[in-house]
Amino acid sequence: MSRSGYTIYDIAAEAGVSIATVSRVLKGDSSVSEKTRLKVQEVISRRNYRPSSIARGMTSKTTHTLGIVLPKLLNPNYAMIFTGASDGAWAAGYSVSLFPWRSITDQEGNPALLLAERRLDGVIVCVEYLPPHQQELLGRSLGELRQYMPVVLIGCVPADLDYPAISYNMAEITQGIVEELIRLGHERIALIGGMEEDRDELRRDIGYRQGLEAAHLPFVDSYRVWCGGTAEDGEAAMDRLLSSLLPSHWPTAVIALNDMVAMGCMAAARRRGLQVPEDLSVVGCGNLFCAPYLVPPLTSIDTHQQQLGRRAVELLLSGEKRREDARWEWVRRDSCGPAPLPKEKT
Amino acid sequence: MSRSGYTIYDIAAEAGVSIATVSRVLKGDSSVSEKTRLKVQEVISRRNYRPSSIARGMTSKTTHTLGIVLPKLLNPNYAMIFTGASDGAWAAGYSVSLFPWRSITDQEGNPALLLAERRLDGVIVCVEYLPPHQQELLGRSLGELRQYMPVVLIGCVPADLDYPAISYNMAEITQGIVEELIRLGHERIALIGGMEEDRDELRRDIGYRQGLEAAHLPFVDSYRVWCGGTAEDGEAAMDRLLSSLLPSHWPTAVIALNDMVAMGCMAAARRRGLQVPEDLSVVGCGNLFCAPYLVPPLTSIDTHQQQLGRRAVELLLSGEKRREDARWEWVRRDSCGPAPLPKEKT
DNA sequence: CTGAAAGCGCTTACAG
DNA sequence: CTGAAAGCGCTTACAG
Repeated sequence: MSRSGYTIYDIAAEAGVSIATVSRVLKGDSSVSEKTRLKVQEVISRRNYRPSSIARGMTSKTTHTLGIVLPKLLNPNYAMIFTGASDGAWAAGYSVSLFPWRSITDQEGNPALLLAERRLDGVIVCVEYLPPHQQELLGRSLGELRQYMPVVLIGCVPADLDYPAISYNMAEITQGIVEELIRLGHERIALIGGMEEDRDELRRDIGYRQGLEAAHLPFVDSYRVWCGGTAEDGEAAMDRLLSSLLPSHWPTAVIALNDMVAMGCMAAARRRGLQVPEDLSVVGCGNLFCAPYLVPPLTSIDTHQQQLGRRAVELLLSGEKRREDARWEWVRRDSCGPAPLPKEKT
Repeated sequence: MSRSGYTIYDIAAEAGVSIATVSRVLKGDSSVSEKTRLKVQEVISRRNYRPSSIARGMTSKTTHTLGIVLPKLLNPNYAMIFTGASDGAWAAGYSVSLFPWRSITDQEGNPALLLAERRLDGVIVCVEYLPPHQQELLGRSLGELRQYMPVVLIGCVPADLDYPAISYNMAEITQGIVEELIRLGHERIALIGGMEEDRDELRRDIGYRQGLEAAHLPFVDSYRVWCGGTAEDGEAAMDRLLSSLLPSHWPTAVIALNDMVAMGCMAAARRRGLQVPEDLSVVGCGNLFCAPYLVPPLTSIDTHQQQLGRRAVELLLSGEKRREDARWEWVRRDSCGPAPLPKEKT
């Protein structure tokens, strides 16, 4: 039982046939006589012989492996994308390899190197936060990659990248959230999360401003707090916001970058004695598994990450060239309610 | 720019050298003359040529790809394992492919088929819940797999599987939790989660009973509630438990299968008017990212999943044969406190 | 320093 | 129905 396992030569020799015949048995070719087939089958199963898909791939130019490039799997949203992709891929006979984000934007050595060398049958690249200096690099990497395998983009995909894609636009989603909050009577709405230098597709503040403008509400600079994507980030950002304002000016609603940031916001608000949703409504994004179990249960935007991953695989395998919009929808829970009635200050 | 990309022949022809020379330039062989090297390099970078690692693998018998078999990625604990494995693998020049659990236990066709055919450089198999009828099948699959690649087991690994492994024993961990709760004065301790038919390594109730016995506390059958691993499961199980008992007999502490089940337990308790931790202490397992943000923050057992994944890759690549115990530690937060003083019933 | 040739483990025309 | 041979895209002795 050597580590290398058996080859088609071993099986052919033991069965007393040529390797061509073994190969035919393997692929279920009906031209093989029953007698030969049985003999070969017997050797194959006795030896637990498994043909090398690598060698097969040499002729078929196929690896039955897809790649997925994700910013980071630890964020449950990405784990959901991966799960969807993996399920879809598996159903079609493929497995999927994870590549870290830096595999496609690393300056050292040649970018996209490893991915291209792998000769995958396709790769899904999830484009989210992208420092400005990486934008051109990403374009180049994708171009090189495309020489060797089909590429599908998902996430907040820049409009100028001409690839099949499933994209969502955070500005648009955020505008929808703002409009709904205004409908609930909120006027002091804060936006927490994101980075100033983000690309437009990611800039929730664009939709935020548009939503306010449409309702003739002022844009108040201090209600816009930039921060990273973790619960700690959200907690610190909310803290900063509340510290910088008189309680009478505190927002009555907060739109968080994602559910983790929302968790942090709720914690910071609670520490200040604010009741959610009586004093403060909170809306997250991503609809994580824990959202219903927060106190109060968190209203969130479901971005259907699992289905996104699944659909990306479909696009990849079908070769369709189109660009689609990702679905999203409100999931209403108790963290979001009508604006509080104006009360006197203490 | 055909999808197939260039081959070493294209580059050799364009540079006016033999493929052997191109190959030497590629691997940085110093025997190539400076002039030739530059000429070849120029063609390579102008064409963005990337040698096929597949073809390379034919001679080197290496794929630079590891596999990981996970019960399900959606559970954040497994995503952490994958992340750790991926980080470790990437640092060593490998990428890792995800294989669903059924790829190794599916009855249809030959089990382990796909994995063995992939000729990976190694595979990590995470063994957790395992229906009794799959146990023998798993042993066989692993045996076949081992013919073709090194295997490392992680999770709650059955003692009779003779593979390099990193294992944790839930019975032992649970016993530790019980002892600590008893130290806090608890006497009515419930255990929620798991399946009656689980293997001993997973049977938290074994450690649970031992912990009680050591303290001469009775084992009360109704305090032991079997259920699945989601928050919904936990909520329903807790509900069942509370409904079945007089309030005066309600447990003062709950040990949950994992953090998700713990979330469910807290929700069910809250609905009954129980205060955590004043009336009920709750201990989870896994220390998920949301544990600190639950209300109250959840005490949990950190099983260091990321490090587990990383270490598994080390074992795989180093070829070490040993079996290690996984680390775990308490993360104390507010959900767990001293037992309430006995009070009168309403 | 460089090239011709064999080999990695398969598949697939092409003969017979 | 079956086998000998070429080929997939590389690497690596072996010559020169």
